[in-house]
Amino acid sequence: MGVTKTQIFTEKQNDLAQFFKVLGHPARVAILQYISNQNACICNDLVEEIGLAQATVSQHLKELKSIGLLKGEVEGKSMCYCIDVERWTEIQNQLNTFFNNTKSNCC
Amino acid sequence: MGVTKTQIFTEKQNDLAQFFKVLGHPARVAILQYISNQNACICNDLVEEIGLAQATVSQHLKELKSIGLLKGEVEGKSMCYCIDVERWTEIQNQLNTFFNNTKSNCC
DNA sequence: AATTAACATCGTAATATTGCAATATATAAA
DNA sequence: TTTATATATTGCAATATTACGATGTTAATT
Repeated sequence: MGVTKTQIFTEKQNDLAQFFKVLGHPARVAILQYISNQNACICNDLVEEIGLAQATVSQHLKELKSIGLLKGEVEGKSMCYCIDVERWTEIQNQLNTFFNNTKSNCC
Repeated sequence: MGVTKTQIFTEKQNDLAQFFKVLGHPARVAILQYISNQNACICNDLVEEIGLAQATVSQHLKELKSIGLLKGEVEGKSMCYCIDVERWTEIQNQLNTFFNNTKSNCC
């Protein structure tokens, strides 16, 4: 086992869970906050800043890219990673829709 | 390895990531939606409804309880699980604060 | 008291994730 | 063209997660 049975859930449920999952690691939270605080393209002070090996940071960046939260641009021999604000807002809205639609009281 | 290095992140970052992580599984999304739709205490049609084994559903419920999203009450020989709306809203607000504070454009 | 029903917990197998060293790749600088 | 720097990818070890059968536990029912 160890395999999530995605086939028994709806596409929306799987998508939602995927967004939550990608955000569900403190390194990825920290990376997003750091990039945001810089208010400018961050290349790789990130590795020093986060405190994980370069390979590990690169892997986390890849996951953030996988749901479109980050876009990267080549900047000389460095990479410039930025938050895709449009996508960011879109995902925030989807999560809020879920939160607002899933709020019943009974006890 | 396989161990998240929580000690190198702030408590807030770890907490945020933990919330996201718990919501990051389609079964848990589905459980929350089902409980919400019933508009009443759900005991266990849940197992039939979700399509996972009873033990597995119970495990997912435990994780949702771990961050306070669900409260359970004994109801005869059944359990009544409900969404804790206050906690639900509190977590929604925390996630929104994160989203709103982490939204910079640069490229 | 015995039986049944509804959960929870334990143990375990399969797979996923995290993290890193080593290595590959690409671009700027010398 | 060589060298240096920045980043991505690969391979692997350790741990976590998912899922489920088997087994406990508790409370209603007989």
